[in-house]
Parts: sequence; C-alpha cells; structure tokens
Amino acid sequence: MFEFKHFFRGAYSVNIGLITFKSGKLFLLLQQKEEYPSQNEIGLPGKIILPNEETEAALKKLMLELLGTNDFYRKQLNAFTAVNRHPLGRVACFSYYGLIPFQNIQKPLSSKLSWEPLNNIPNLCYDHNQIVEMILNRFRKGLLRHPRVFEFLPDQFTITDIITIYEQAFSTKIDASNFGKQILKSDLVMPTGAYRKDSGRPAKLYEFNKSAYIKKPKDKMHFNF
Amino acid sequence: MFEFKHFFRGAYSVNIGLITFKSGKLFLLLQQKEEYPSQNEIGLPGKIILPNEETEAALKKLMLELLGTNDFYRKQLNAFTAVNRHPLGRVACFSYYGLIPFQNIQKPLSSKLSWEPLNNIPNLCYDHNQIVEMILNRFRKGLLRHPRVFEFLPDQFTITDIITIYEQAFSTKIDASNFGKQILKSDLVMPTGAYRKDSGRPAKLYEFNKSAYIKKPKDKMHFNF
DNA sequence: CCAAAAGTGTTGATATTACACCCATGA
DNA sequence: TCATGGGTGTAATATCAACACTTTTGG
Repeated sequence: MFEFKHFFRGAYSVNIGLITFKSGKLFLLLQQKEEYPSQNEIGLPGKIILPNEETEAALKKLMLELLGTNDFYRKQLNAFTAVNRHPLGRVACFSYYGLIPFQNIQKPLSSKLSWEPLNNIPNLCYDHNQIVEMILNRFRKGLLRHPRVFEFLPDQFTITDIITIYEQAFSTKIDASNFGKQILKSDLVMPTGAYRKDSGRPAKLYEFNKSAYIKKPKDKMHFNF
Repeated sequence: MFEFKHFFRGAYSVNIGLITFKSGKLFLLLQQKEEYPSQNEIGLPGKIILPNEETEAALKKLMLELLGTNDFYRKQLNAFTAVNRHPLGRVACFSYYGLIPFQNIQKPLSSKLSWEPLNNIPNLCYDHNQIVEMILNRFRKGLLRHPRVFEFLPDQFTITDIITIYEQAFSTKIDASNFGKQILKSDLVMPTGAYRKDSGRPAKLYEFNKSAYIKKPKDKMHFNF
C-alpha cells in the first residue's frame, strides 16, 4: 500500500487560451516553449504553479509578464490530468480560456509569443491541441449564451464587428440585417454618436451597456436543444 | 529559487456530485467521511488519486465500490485548487457531476452513504459546499441545453416525471400542457405503449429516442441571452 | 357522479426569416 | 455616377403562453 507521502508527488500547471479580435479576424495567443523537454515547440501560454501559489495568482503573474495586463475576462475549464501527459512527471494542467480586446495589451509581444488565426491552429506540444479544442468549444458556447463578444471588442465597435466575429467563430454566413436588429433590440449596445469611416457608408459606433445584461437573471424555462 | 523536485509535491483527488430521481424527488449522494481530518463530517463521495492512476479510472473504481456500477453520465467540471483547501497538504480536487437512474444502482447503500434532497444540502467538509454549488449550476444548465433528463430517468417514464424534475430543479411551476407538447414535438421521446397507473388517469410511458438528438448538430445562430 | 391526474385544442401575442429597398460615403 | 458597405421596412411564417376543455381512471 502507498504511504501517505506518496500521494504528494504531483505538480500543477496553468495554461490559457487567450482569444482576441484584430483587424477583422480572430486570433489565439501561442507561445514558443523555451524549457526542456519541448524547446521550440509551440503551445498555449502557461506555467508551472509554485507550491504555495494560488492558481489564479500564477495565471495573473504570467499574463502580466507576457502582456503587461491581467485585467480581462477568463474562465477555468477542465483539468487535464492524464498520468503521462508530461514527460517529466505527472503535471495536472488547469486550463483557462480568456478574451481580451487587442487594444488592451500593454506590451509589445515578445518574440516567443504570436497570435495565430483561430481557424488554423498548428500542432502543439503535449496535449495542448486537445485543450484548444475544448477552449474553442467553450468560446463558441459563450458567444451563443452570454454577451461575451463585448469582452474582447474594443470600447467602441460597430455592429458589423460583432457579425464578423460570429461569422468566423461559427464559419457561417449571417444575415446582417436581422442579426443587427436583434442586437439593437436587446439594448446591450448603446450608440456613442461617433462613426467609423472605412469604405462605403460610415458605420455607427456602439458601446456595451453592461447594465442591460445584469438585469436579466431569468433563465427561460424552455428547452433549448 | 525552487528546485525542480519541489514542484512535485501536490496530491490529486476526484469528487463527484451524483444526482438521481427517486419517488418524485431529486437527491444528491453524500458520504460520511471516515479518515482524518474530517471524520464524521459529510462530503461529496471522493478519493485521493494514486500516483499512477488516471482520474477517470479512480472515479470508476470509486463508483463501482460505492454503487456497484460506474455506467452513468458524468462530466468533469472545474478543478478546486486553493492552496489550503485541505489541511494535510495541497490537494487539487477534480470535480465531476453525474446523473444516474435510481434503478441502476446495483448495491444496497452502505451506511456511510446517503441520498440528500437536492434543495436541502447540509454543511459539508472542506470546500464541498462550493463544489456542490457549481455542480447544481451545471446540472441546471444541462437540463436547459441538453437532453440530460433522460440520463437519470428510468428506461420508461412519464411526461409528468420530466416536468416534476424541471419544476424541482428550477423551483418553479411549469405549465404542464405546453411543456409536454414541446417535449413530444421534439421527438426525443417515443411512446412505449405501456401506461403507469397511479391516482387519476393513467399516464403514457415513454422512452428516450437517442437518435432524434444525435441528428441535431446545428447550434442555432441566434443570441440566447 | 366526483375528484384527480393526463392530455388536447384554440387563440392572440411575439419572434424569426427572407428579402427588397434606401442611405451615405469615396473614388 | 457607381461600387461598397451600412441600415430600415415589411410580410409570411413559426413559436410561445395562457387557459379552457376533454379523457380516463378509482372511489
């Protein structure tokens, strides 16, 4: 039988899939690993958690280091715990997904970091492709069920920005006319009075109206499947 | 700085919130703890994971031991990782929630186990109340967004059974007429031809039609918030 | 016949969908 | 003036919610 101390042999890590929206496209933050055993492989940003460090604290520290800010939406997903997922010993990975407006990043990206298009994720180290798959699933569900778009749009955005994000996330074509009307009707979005000029007719700029969401606690009692 | 080996000091545990439906009510399985430091306290069934044991394997072993079966729906939720959540050292807890038809339990319950009404959970050891809260949230969301009811109904059930579950889970009164029609329309449910007699008019017995769900992969592209 | 629980029908209100159409800009 | 993207209007259809009504049992 195992002695008591033999249960205390595992390590912990945090990894995050951070998503942003930049010049009309969705991106995931990836990091080239430096340390053995996966030098030069690509993976999700992450770190080993110190023995007395809280998971959130470790994550905040990491993000501050990498991006100069740790003030963004994030949510813990599953733990990845397979005995042999890491070659150096058992390391349980606590995975997160996060959303950040591109403009909020406070530091120039280190050369080890890169934003990869969400629809074209390369092969990653360890089980990180599996983690990314889970992250993308949750990302999509979040878009459908919560006003998560606003977590990674800039302060001011157009309805077309929103539509672009949904179209990419779901690889589908949306009827802009109807979708836009739904958003407006929801009151989640308030016109700022400003406009963005590009080509064609200038687009109204909106901002997120958080209070309109807070006052809707009621989960409707009908099947949604 | 930490030496490498100092990262490998943590333990892992699995805990599960198993929900069932028995004589018209929802219950959660709880276990009286035997081992130090929480003797006689109540908590979620769980165990420490062995150094070379996969998390799922540990959970399966536990459930087989407790209930005589490990064949039921379950899903991993967050990890609970606070440094001091366990008094004997850092133990990260991988939490699950599960659903089982009461009839599928193969063993008489040990005296350490009990089914507690879902709406009246007592004070639990460690951070288990917090875990239960998360489990109940996911349980409710699962009921709204997926055909999870069928995971813990018996093979044959009535529409009223379904309605009872939803009413309890959401502490609300449902219009049985409309709700029943929605269920029927969904084709998720097929009449067996049998009836259950009780008081009043006998109720048609149905069974779950899994295939009707599988062929609906399409997440509708509209806001649901 | 009555009470109780199951199940059906109807209807007005609301939401969704598919488009046609108009608007404001730069080149 | 045209191309381009932004934005409004409308009408057919589908869905929802409320609730009256009917059916089938046991006592």
